[in-house]
Amino acid sequence: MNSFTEENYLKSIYKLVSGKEAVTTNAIAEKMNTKAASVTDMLKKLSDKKLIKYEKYYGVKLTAKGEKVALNIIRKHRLWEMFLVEKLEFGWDEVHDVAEQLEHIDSEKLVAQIDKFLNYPKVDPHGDPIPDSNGKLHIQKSQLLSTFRKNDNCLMTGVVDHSPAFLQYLAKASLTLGCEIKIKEINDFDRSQQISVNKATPVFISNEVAKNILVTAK
Amino acid sequence: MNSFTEENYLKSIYKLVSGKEAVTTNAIAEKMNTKAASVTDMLKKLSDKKLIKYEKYYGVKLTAKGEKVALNIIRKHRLWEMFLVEKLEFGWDEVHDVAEQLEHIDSEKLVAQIDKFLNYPKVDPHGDPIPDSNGKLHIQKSQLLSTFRKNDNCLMTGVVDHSPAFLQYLAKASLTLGCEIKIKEINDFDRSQQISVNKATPVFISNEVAKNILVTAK
DNA sequence: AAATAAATTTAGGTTAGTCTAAAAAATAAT
DNA sequence: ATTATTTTTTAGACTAACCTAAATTTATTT
Repeated sequence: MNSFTEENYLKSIYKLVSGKEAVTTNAIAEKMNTKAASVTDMLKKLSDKKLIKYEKYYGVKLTAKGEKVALNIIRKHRLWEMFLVEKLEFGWDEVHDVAEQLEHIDSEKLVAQIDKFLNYPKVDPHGDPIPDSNGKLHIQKSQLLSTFRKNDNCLMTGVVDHSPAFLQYLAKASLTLGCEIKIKEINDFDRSQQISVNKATPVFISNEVAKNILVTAK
Repeated sequence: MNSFTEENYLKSIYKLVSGKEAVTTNAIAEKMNTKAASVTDMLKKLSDKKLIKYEKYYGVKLTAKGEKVALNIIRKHRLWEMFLVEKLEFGWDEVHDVAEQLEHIDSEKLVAQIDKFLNYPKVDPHGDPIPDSNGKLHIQKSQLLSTFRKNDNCLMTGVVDHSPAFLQYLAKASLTLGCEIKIKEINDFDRSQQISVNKATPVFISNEVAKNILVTAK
């Protein structure tokens, strides 16, 4: 078994590596709010356990074994988030910290039953895909709202920024998962948009916001 | 905040102290599968935090503060057990180990919502009372089935032994919480009983079993 | 290509929780 | 009331995860 700490390192490495060839010690240290020296210690340990491939002074990536562990933690995290929102009346801005704790609960049956109880959801409350029990991840291809043009119609599929502040802002503007967005106007100067959400009267959003909303064409 | 370990010590002390004036170091060590020396160390720490009253070479009891923490852990443990049985199709013999983990999740809202989701249950799947959010415990008075007599009618309210083996045995005999038990016969020699469960054809149970079933007269 | 800067690792320490073995206190037995 | 036994505590060490400061390696300038 791996400790909570080990699990958290693997999860961070998984998230940081995405796309890239390897992750640096400093990047991990920053993500985990810890010091580079501590990271080096842990990397040695994870390497001994064959969970990562670690080359001194170069960087780190997950082994197949390590990736499996990471994806299982992410699976649990996202299932728990879904449970909190769907069954316990949590807002999508309130679930992260609790899910950070729940993701480490060790019980195959518990995860399987939560999954069943939620009717096998494919995405979490933020639109992030939930890995299946084999660690397979079905990524829905979506784009930033900021890349769309005037008069385009689209459906909201996710968010980039997951901060409570941003999520609360979106919720207040009815910008929730699955909502229909029509771009009414784009301001050439600052790329701010005037959009209609679910056919309601248009509202303004900054380009900063548009760059943090994921959508798919409709 | 208290660590998982501290919480577990407080819970153990709470359970061991029940009735008695104080708990011994050895009793705690045995309950927690650890060594007396480790217990002494922890007792000092808990005492510094004013969670227990500790007198060297004599014993330990909880302060009001410590008891509150212990009861909150027990509350969470029992609510989670109830959740697992009521919502996730767990058997009453399968919930303990998972609840041991879940009881340490730190989120007031989570506990409140689980409580609400379960419709504010008063007892857990084994008939043990669930402390309310103020740490009040409403104990239902019940007696051992072994103390009842021939032709007595009663309702099952709980169990003494919580081991999976015993719980599985009971479930197989339809001896579940709330079932109706009528004592048809008692063997003078070994105090074994012939009982009818929910008016079905009578079955035999040993005195050992009868001493581990809690009931209330009907 | 040498010098400087940045990133990374090593060395040595800290804390929480555990342990074994020895010392001290309390209890039981003669 | 001594002696023996048991219980408990102290002393000293260990591991996991962290830290700071120093050393080393890699990257960047000049």
